[in-house]
Amino acid sequence: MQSKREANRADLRNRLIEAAEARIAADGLRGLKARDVTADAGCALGALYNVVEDLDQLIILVNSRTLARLGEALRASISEEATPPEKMQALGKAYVDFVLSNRKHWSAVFFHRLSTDAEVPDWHKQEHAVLIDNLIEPLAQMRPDLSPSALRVRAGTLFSAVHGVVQLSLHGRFVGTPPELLASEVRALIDAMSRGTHLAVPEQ
Amino acid sequence: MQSKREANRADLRNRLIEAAEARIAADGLRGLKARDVTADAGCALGALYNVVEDLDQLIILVNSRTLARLGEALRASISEEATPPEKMQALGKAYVDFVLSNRKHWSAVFFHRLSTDAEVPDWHKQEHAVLIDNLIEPLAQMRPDLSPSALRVRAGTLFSAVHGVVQLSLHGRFVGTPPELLASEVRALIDAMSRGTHLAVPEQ
DNA sequence: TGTACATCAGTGAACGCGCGTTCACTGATGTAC
DNA sequence: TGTACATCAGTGAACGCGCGTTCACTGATGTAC
Repeated sequence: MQSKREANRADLRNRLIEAAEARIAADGLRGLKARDVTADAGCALGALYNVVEDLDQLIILVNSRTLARLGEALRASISEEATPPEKMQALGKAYVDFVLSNRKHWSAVFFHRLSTDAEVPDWHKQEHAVLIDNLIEPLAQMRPDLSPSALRVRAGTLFSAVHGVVQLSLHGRFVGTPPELLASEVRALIDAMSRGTHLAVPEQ
Repeated sequence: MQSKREANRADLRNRLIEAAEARIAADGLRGLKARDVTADAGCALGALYNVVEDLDQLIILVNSRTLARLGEALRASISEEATPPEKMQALGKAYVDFVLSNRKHWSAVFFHRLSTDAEVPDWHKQEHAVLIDNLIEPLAQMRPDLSPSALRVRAGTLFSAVHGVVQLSLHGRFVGTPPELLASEVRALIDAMSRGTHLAVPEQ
């Protein structure tokens, strides 16, 4: 059995991811240092590089988990019996709630830019799809006039708009929505956009 | 006359701001190095610190100019005779156009986070008001039901939403609106939001 | 107008520090027989 | 089951580098008389 080594590796890797997750939650991306993470995980500095490519890769692994948790929260927010507009609103509320209770992790997902010229791996890009997957079905019911590809586009735009409101509310200088009105403004935005205009979306 | 010294100082300061502006346009915030800027401006490394607090302050000065140019572009986009919805659309289009032709400067305005614990000075925060100032008048005409404070809030939300769509379109991984559809999606968004819901905005 | 002194801007080498990554070494886990 | 060798994980001191900021010095601009 090769498994003792493998198990140790996997275990250390997990401990590192968890330590990184905790550090990011506490101090943000900027506060993430190789020395801290390895100390927290109970291993030597160099061990990090046996188990993970890079600090950047470690961050991506944390972001991957964050997206998974967010996806879970979004999925859980929609009940089968709800009407499409209710589903949209539920998703919006779930998004805002998630961001508010995971601010630093959420920032890490959207603000992490690879320092070097390295590209974000494709599998990780794909994971961002959870952000819009759940939107498509209710949106389709409300906007039967839109083709599938137009729906994807519109769902992306809807998400982006909500995201922008949340982001500037938390990080904006001067222009953002005041935090105490965030929930209601997002509700109004979603309402407006999902009943939305019938302006045609060009097919691609 | 004290003015020869003063003039030299002012001149060097301007050269530095312009050099920093050019560097940011070319390489982004990250590409901004004290050595490059001073070389471009034709002075010694140390001279920077005679004329400006900090590299951070230099960035703020550049961002300040960017906001001024953006404000100008937004103001210029609305013609007196236009209807309120036309004005809103003109503003949206002007914003998108500005961002597309000033990507790096625009990123600098929104992504610059002071490295230390220093606060963004108040005068600079105020300058961000240009982002919503022009929205308020046409929005007021379209939504006479909203009080002045609700209008400000809604204008901020509208801006944030558009901003989010633009941002994820340019910087998003996987979820953003495809760039070729950006203009039309922003149009649809503004249309939906300005006709928008009559959901009450709570007074503060 | 001219001279002597004071002030302050310009200079760039050197400082300092943070921090990711490497590397020679050791010790544990696995394999062969 | 036991012994000898091979492999690979764990270690942490040292490397290396990027880069903002300082500082002792010089030279130009301003002031006093």
